[in-house]
Amino acid sequence: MTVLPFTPMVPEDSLDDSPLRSVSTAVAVLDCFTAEPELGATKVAARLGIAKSTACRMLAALAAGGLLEKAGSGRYRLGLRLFEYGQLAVDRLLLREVAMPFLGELRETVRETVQLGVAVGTDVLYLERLETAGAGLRFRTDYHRNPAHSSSIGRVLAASDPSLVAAILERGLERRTPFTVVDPLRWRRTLVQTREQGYATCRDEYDQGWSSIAAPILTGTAGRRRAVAAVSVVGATSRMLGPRKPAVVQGVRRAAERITVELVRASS
Amino acid sequence: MTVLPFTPMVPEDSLDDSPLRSVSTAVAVLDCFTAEPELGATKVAARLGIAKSTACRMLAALAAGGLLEKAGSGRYRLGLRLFEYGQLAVDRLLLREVAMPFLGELRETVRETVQLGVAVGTDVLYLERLETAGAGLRFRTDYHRNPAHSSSIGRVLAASDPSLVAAILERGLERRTPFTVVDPLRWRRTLVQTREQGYATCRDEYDQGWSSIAAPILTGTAGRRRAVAAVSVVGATSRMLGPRKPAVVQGVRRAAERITVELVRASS
DNA sequence: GGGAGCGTTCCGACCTCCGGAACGGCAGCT
DNA sequence: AGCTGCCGTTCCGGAGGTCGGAACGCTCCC
Repeated sequence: MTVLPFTPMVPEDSLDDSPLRSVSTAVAVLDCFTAEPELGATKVAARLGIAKSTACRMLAALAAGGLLEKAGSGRYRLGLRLFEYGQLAVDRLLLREVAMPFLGELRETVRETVQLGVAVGTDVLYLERLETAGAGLRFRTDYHRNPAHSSSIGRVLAASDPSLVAAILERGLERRTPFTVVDPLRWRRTLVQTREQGYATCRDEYDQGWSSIAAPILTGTAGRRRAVAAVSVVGATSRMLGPRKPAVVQGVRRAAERITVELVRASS
Repeated sequence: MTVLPFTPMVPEDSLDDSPLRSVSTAVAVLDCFTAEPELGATKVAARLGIAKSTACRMLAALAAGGLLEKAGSGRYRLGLRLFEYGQLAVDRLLLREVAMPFLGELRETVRETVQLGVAVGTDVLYLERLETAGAGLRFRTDYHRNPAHSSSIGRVLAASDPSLVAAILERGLERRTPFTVVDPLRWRRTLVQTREQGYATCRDEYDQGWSSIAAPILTGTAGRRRAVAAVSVVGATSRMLGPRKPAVVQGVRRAAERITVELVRASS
């Protein structure tokens, strides 16, 4: 987030609380590469407050394992093996497996880009995105993680998770467009509305001209149901919230409900 | 690959050659999860030949960093943070960035699933896959890594890389269908043909009924050009190698050539 | 009910790893 | 060109982390 050049502060979940200090530092080193695509030993050392020599060894060891790759002149970059591991991680997710057919069907129905997202910290992580062939293409949707407050999926997830609400408010509602809801009170009201109507909308709040509609995938059979994930449809605001809105809402809700049902059935 | 239950052998690139022993073991622990989706401390210890207590600490440390996640009852599983890192890794690849528009265009043209792949060891790793809305969907194409010898992309990559050919042959041409080319001599001949015609085909060799056509993305301006990646179109054999074959071949080659050109332009 | 298997914790001895300083290479500047 | 600053890498000794064995709970299955 805050990409202050040489913050010697450690990313809060760092290098002395757990056993296996060197492994913890190695993970912290990896984490440095979320902020910047390429880093050398000196910058990593400065950012983590460790010796330059230590950073150098860490980088070399991680590169030996394929988690990092050496990009000419001693700089390093995230390695492709991480992509492999990451794909394996989501492929093995029951959620993704059962959701996929319904996502495909939903895309056919609404002919817009369809997403599946979960909460990670105060962000939404998109596990899957099926693009429409026609408009938009992938050029615009090159993100895999969004602030939860300006996302319809984030709103759906927060609507059933008070601790997520607290975390989001503590982090602050960052403005991205003139339409982003940044007032905590107004934002809370969107959650109430989400709970009442069973779906969430997000109009021009992340990218002007683009809006989305999301519905929750629930878990927990009893009275205490919680959203573990959400399905959303995203597209140009005119197409999403104009005359076609009822159809999109119905499609998204139907898909989310069917995924919910299938998920309980499959995990029994 | 070989999923022999308790092979105490180490995955060849392991835990004593490099400095930072504990980091190396941590990476080796991660690697255990490519073969099996869930593992406990005992199995990891047996597989790597380390003490159970060590394995336990490694697992805990990796889980603290989010690289692993605890799946009830002490078993662990690859964590979602790996997915994030992996997405970042490919997002930052210049190759993927410049290829994407052309892949989308190609999918529109041929209306089949389009792939972008690179070589990783003796396998092909698929960096991107754009599915067609209609047929096939994603149900079948849930792999992200294939043996190179039974893949059109692998054939294209091997055609310009003698060391890759050697590695593939040393590993052996595993049979997957009755049509898989497993005879080294015949396989080499497919490479010759690939070089001559500028594209590769793969008929029913990986999955019966499915075939693909691939063309190389080249690098190196001078006489020594090498394929760094390849574009392929995959679909039902009847659609790929029937009357539409010339159109598909032309589309794939055109896309690959344009990506090649754009890649040199962008990396200048 | 008992036993086997598992994950986890504890402890001491060993050894690896950390940090500082020095080295070599590279680029940019004068 | 020569110089200088910067960076990645290597070397070394001391100190602290880390490893392996054994013991502890726990669950599941006989």
